[in-house]
Amino acid sequence: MDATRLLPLAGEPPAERSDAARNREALLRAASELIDHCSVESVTMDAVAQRAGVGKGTVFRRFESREGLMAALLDHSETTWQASVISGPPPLGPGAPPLERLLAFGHSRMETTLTHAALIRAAGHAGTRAYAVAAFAAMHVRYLLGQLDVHGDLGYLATALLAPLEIPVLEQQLGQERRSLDEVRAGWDDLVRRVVA
Amino acid sequence: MDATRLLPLAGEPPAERSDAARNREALLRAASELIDHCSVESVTMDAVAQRAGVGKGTVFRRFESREGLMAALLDHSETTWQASVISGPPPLGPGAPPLERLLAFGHSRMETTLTHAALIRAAGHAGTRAYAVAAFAAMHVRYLLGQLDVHGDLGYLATALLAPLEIPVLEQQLGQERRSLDEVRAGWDDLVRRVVA
DNA sequence: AATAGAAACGGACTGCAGTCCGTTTGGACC
DNA sequence: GGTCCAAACGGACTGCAGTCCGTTTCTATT
Repeated sequence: MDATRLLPLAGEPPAERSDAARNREALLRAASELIDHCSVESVTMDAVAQRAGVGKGTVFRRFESREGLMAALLDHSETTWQASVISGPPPLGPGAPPLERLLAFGHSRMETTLTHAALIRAAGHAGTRAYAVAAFAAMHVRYLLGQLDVHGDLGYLATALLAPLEIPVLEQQLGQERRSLDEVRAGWDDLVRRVVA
Repeated sequence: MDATRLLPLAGEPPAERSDAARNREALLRAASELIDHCSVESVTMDAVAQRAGVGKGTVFRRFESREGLMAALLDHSETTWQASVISGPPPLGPGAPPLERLLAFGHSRMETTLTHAALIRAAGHAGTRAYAVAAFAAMHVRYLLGQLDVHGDLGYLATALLAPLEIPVLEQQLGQERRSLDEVRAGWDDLVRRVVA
C-alpha cells in the first residue's frame, strides 16, 4: 500500500510541491493507522494532524474536509478492486460471457461495499456518489448492458442496477429486514435478469 | 399545518406531560418558521431553542438530534402525500389499474422527494430510510407488484424500484448527468415495465 | 549562492452538535 | 390544599469540523 503512484494523470495544473506531497502521504498513512488501531470514528482531523506531525490547517488544505479525507482513503483502497474488474480473472474480469460478468460484478461490488461500509458512511456525500470508483462502476455496467444487447436508456438502467447496491439500502436489508446476504444477492440477480430479458 | 393530531396511535407508554407536548409543538413551529424565513441550514439547535423560548437540552430530549428534528418535520409534511396515495383520486389513489398506479406513484414520489430535498438531506440517515413514509412506500409498491401478478421476491423488487428514487441518485442525475426530469421519469417507467413484464 | 514570491504551514479561533447535572414543575395521591 | 417524585427543564460545558491569517519553506531565476 504505497510507492509508485497509480494514475498520475494530473500533469497539467501547477504540479505539487515536494513538502506538500510528503505531507499527503504522511496524512493518509496516519489516518489509515488510526483506523486500524481504533475505528473510523476515532479519525478526527486533530488526531490525524497530530499523528502525522503537521498542523490542522494542512489536513484541510490537502483534503478539503473530513469527508474528503475519507474519500481519499476509499479511492486508494478500492483501486485494487477496480483493477480486478478491468483485468482480473473471469467471471469478474474479461473473458466470461457478459451476463455472468454482470452478476459477478454485482456480487463483488456488494462485498466490497460492505467491507468498506464504515468508511463509505464517513465519506458521506463524497463517499456515495462522487468518488472515482462510483463513476467507473456506472460505466462498466453500461458497457456490459450494451454487450448484452439491451436496448433503451443504458445510462439510466446502469444507475438503477447500482442503486440497490449502495450502503443505506444494503444495511437496511441486512439489518432491519433481517435478510441474509444470499437472499439479497439472489434478489439482485433476479432484478438483473428482468432488466436484461 | 397544526391542530388535530393525525395518528395518536401511541396510547401505551407513559403518556406525555402537558408541558412537554406544548414544547414539542413550539419547537416544530419554530423550526418550520426558521426554514421559511431563511433556509434549512439556518436551523441550528440553539436557534430553534431560542425561538421556541426553551433551553437547548429540551430540544435534544424531544428529538434526540438535529437529524431527528428534521425527520419529525418531514414526517409531518409528508403525511398529506401518504394520504393522497391511500385515498386520493386515481391514478395515484385507488381506482386506476395497478400499472398506472405504480407509475403515478413513482412520478409523485420523485416530485415530493425533490420538493423536500434539503430537508431529507438534513435528516441524514433518518431521512433516507428510517422515517415512517419510507416504510409505507415500500409496502405500497410491494402491494401493487402483487396486484400486477409479479412473481418472485416482491420485497426486494420494491426496494430495487424505490432505490433510484432516492435523493442522492436523483440529484446526481439531474445535476452532474444533466438529465431532465422527463428523462429520469421515462427511465424509471422503463425500469418498472421491465420488472413487471 | 542570493532573492523573490507563490505555495504551504500551523495553530488560535469560531460555531455548532451533543452531554451533564443541579433545579423546577406537572400531576397523582392523600 | 399539601406532599412527593418522576419527568422535564435550562444552560454551562466538551469535542470536533472548518476558517483565518501571520509565518515559514520551497523552487525558479539570475
